[in-house]
Amino acid sequence: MVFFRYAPLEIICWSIITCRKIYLMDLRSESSCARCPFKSKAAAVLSEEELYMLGKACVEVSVNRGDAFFRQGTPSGHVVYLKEGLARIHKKGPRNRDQILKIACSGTYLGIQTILGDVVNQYSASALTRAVACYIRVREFRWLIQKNGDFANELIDYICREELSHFNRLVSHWQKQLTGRLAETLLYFAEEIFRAREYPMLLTRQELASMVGGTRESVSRAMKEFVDSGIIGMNKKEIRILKPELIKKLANSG
DNA sequence: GCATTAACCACAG
DNA sequence: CTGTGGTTAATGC
Repeated sequence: MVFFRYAPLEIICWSIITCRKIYLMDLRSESSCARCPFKSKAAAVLSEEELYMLGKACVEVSVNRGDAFFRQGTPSGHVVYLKEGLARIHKKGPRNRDQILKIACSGTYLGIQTILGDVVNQYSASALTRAVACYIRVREFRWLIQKNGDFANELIDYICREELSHFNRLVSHWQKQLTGRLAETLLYFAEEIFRAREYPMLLTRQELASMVGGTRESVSRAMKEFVDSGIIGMNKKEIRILKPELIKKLANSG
């Protein structure tokens, strides 16, 4: 929007309204990825023609909080692009207990791991907020990867960063105790997801526990300790980081 | 031994 | 769904 910096207010308003109109039109007609304002970093390097093709291979849906994008154990024929909203990635373990593996932000792909390997989803993804998602057929998605090196490069970039952060999570899960893992997770929400000191806790205690790898009781107690020592503030579902330095120390030392 | 950590259970808002 | 209290098993000093 740099070129609007010196434009008169009318033009700015007009532009915003027009953009929104185009956007709404796109929602009704077939998905037009070319004009999508929420394009992924990878899709940004596609040509007009390729974007057209992507649009043809893609269906946009909006879902409510709690709805599943796809479920573990069911066949996967799509890659899901999370256009708006937040999602949780979770997987059932041997004891049939659901573990949250990570929170996915808007602008990321869900389920790219299954495009080359298994045709059955190895994990589930569901919406944490109201969300908009594009379901892209795997066949076309793969074709784009084969055809456009820049696109493939962006995706690999993304996958690598993800894997590194998984490594980090894994190690801290092994080496830190509950308090440290919880501190880390609360910080993760503040820094990575919401980029704010205050944010709504979208997970139930049960879910939060399944994310840090503990029981809801232990998480409850630890949260209470944080509040009592003034590290965080909590009213209802709102979390506020009061002492960032202290909680970072806890998160790092475990 | 004793302290700490965290799971499990039960019960009540 | 959440918080609390009691109990218990494992681990560390």
